[in-house]
Amino acid sequence: MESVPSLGESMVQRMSRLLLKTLRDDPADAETASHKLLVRAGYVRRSSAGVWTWLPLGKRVLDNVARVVREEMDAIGGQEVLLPALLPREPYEATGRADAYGDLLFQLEDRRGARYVLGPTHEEIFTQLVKDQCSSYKDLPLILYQIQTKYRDEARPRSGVLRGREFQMKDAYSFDTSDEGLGEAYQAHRSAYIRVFERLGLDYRIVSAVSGAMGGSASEEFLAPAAAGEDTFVDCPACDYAANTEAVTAVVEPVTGAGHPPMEELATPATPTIETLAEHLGVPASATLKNLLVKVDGQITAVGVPGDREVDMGKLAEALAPAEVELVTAEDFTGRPDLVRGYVGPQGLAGKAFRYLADPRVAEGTAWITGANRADHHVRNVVCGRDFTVDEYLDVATVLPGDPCPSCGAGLTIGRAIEIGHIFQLGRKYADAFELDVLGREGKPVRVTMGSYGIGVSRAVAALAEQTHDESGLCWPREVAPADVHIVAAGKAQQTELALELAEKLGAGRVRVLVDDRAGVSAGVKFTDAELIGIPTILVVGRRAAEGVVELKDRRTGEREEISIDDALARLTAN
RNA sequence: CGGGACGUGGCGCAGUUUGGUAGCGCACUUGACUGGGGGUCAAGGGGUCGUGGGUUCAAAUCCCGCCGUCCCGACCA
Repeated sequence: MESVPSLGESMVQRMSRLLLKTLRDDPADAETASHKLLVRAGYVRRSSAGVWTWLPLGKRVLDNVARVVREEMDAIGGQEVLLPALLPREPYEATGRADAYGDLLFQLEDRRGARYVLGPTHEEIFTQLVKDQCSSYKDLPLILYQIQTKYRDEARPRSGVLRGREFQMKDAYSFDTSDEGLGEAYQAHRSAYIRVFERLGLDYRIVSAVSGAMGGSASEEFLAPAAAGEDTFVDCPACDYAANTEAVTAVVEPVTGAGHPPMEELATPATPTIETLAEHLGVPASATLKNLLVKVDGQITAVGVPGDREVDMGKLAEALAPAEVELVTAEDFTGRPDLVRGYVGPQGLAGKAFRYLADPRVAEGTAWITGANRADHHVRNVVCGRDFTVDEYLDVATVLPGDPCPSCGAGLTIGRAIEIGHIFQLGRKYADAFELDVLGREGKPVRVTMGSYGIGVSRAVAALAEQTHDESGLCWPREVAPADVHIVAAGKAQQTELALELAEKLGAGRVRVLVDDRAGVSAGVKFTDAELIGIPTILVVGRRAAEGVVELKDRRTGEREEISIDDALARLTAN
């Protein structure tokens, strides 16, 4: 494994000459910690919406993340290439992704009117590259990757570099002649990603994902838990189960108790919502049955879920695709006296007035309180299988904290996370689109099967900032930090001279040093800046320097100790 | 794309209601002091007030259009 300095030619960077201006105030438009801190500490600067300039310190962190990714990709036999970001639109038309991406695709024309896109991800172009370069099964298997600037015209970029319209991504593609080969490539990437995120010092979870617009079968996401994240996922505190909330399967407890009493109508004035109903009757919301009316390809359909849950419209649309799902509007009730808004129940109507879809928890033999199909009335002891039947069960209800883990049964927790990696077994979707074949052992063409594997490099920087910062500032893991040691010259010219001397000695020992040699800057300012910048070790050359004593401080723990200069040098060079 | 807010020096903001010399803090320059937790004093430099038009003797301020940016949602990997 190469140990590449991230400070260019010299291991020592003097702050007096560094392009860096720390800010005292948070930028007014920043919400998330990584956004505020990366701007305040002088790592990045906004150019336009969702587009960022990486300043020297930020560029080092970005390069360090890229270096780790590169090393681990090389370790599984990946070959690095660099494709253009400016691409002809035509291949994206061939696979239908020009339409699938829609406005997300940055599009432009050259002077002749030829249409181009700025690449959002490169499946098409890599497929064409391999078609052009490979003709025999002997050329495969193959893993190609690049670390490159990607473009997506996000409707709403946000949170600084966490979700930009221009960002750094590592995208890799595997090419195999067999499903087994694809499986091996997928596993190789999976383990490489684990090594990458371990080395970066990120807290992460691997969750199974829905394949979405990319197509293909097996797919897993790497999520970094963080409050600023845009993904919601469930996590099991007792076992290693974790999943995107959209992919969680409901665990249905066995139905207990039979012989429910007959249905009984209750007067429940002004209770059109579950909340008002539960309050009125003094029962938990989970005892009620919520019936959400939707239109599926224009047909009125009801979806039944326990009253304490919502219907996840994303899951529902996914489950019913390609049918169009939309919420009903007031007009849909006109001419339908059988549908009483706020008081809908499946009894007497399920399978007749509307198709009835339900959550698996609405199992045969369960009894519910639900709408009486009559204003201001509900019915209790409405038993599934006796008083109504379900046309189709769909797992489309939202997950709740405490729901049983599908793997071990413990109560799940729900959290937010940042998606930092995604691995797909694409299969032959793109190979089919471009007729990517190689000659097989028998002399006949074999269709190639592909995988696609991404890591958000710039996003990982933001995720690390989110996970590791504290109230004083950033706090980088050593592997990605812009330097190993931040030397603070706290005093007059004498201390500065000594600080620079120590910096050179450390640099000679392959230690990356940032030395605060700024004249006329008070010690307090330097300490505060050092903590904001977040280099893991802070070495203070101060008042006892003349007697050969300096102070060593751990940025993360805050532990500090006075130590002789020789010991300090020895210790820092040893790491 | 729907809803909301905001554009005044590098950053954070006041000034707009009630039109009349563009201001404050940070940062920056020079000098003196200070020198271990965002220091003190003094003297400075820097702004087409997003943009185009209109009203007016006079517009940062009032009116109209456009552009940009952020937040919530929808969308997305």
